Amino acid sequence: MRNSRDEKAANHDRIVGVAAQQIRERGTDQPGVAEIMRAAGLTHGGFYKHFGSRDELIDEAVALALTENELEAEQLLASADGDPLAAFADWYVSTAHRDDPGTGCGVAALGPDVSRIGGAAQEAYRAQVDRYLAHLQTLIGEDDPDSRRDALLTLSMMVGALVIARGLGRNERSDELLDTVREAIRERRLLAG
Amino acid sequence: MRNSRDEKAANHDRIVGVAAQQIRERGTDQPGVAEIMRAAGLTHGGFYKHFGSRDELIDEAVALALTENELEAEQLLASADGDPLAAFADWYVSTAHRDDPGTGCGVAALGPDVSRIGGAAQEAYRAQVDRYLAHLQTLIGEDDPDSRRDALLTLSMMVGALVIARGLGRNERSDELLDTVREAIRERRLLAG
DNA sequence: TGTACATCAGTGAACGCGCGTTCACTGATGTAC
DNA sequence: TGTACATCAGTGAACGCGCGTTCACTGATGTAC
Repeated sequence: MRNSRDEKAANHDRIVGVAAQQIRERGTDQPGVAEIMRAAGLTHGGFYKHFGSRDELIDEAVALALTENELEAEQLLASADGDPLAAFADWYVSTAHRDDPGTGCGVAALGPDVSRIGGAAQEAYRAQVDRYLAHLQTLIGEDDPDSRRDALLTLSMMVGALVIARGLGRNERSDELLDTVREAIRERRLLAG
Repeated sequence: MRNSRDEKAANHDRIVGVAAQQIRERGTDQPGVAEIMRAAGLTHGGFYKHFGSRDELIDEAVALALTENELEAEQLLASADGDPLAAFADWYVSTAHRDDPGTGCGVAALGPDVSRIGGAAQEAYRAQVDRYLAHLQTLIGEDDPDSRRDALLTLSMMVGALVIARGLGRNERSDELLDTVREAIRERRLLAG
């Protein structure tokens, strides 16, 4: 029952993909090896043909969870017609994003987990924060001397809004918070000048 | 070896206190019953004289983790000499707070965990967010018609900064983020008018 | 106030389940000639 | 290109450890008279 190298690589990616979703939804501690393998359409025995340990998978899954949305985000920002900062805020600070952490931003979903895990996971986290900051700085305008500061403020506010909104759950208060923050970013309320 | 009612109550509080610290440091999944009891100076067998299950302890611990700093926060805000909003930002958006989640704000530390647990824990989370917002609104000035909006923005930014800074770990980037956000709040950069 | 008895907080051994991990095995894939 | 053999991805049973939970027991505390 050996699979080809291509099939193995595809299975590997599917396992990591499933894990990246699960850890954002349920934290890095909860999803079990057998459960992840089952969700990837495999049995648990083959797991160690792909990873040296569960921790190794988690490292890969964290890295994927953090970078997975980059393509999407870049397309969003590149479509220069209209207001890309507003489009970015609309995507990030939304009830849809709040209600689907599994496919959403890893910076918001995995902050506490990453701070405990450290190592490669934390390196991936730093890289993604830098990427977000670079995007935001571009959107704000790199000629603006305060663009880095404003990018830091904007990212903090977006991430905080998502974290709090998820803690609050689905209700009016939570929606109000997201609406308020999204509008503030769209209106460029916290930008200098 | 029976203990008096007072001793039992004191032990109960100590168990919940230890758990409240541990869950903020290591998440709600990690700390085990035996470990918590040991840290509270007891053996694991007596646990079920205090709680019906581990989940029941976690509910109590989440509630305590969220409210534990209220007294401190109120004192901070009541000392009206100087600038209480700046004092609040200095406490919240600091490397000390980043580096000691165990005694810090539960809204930042437990957002993802609470969103999964739901129930009483989520109710406690909502209550604490409301308390923070009330404090911030007072500090910003309740006469200001936009005080609620500005309180929502400020809270989001503070929580986001703490979450991201913890994800980044202890380093210059992380310090820079905290410094920038703290200054912005002190300068009332994101307040209307 | 003192005494006899019931209560029950805490102990530490034990249980059983689920988890990460290992292993012998299968059979398709890759390779050497 | 075809054949013979080695490789190894995936399977499913099994292992063993740690965890939440239970339980018989102890002896100080609380209560009834």
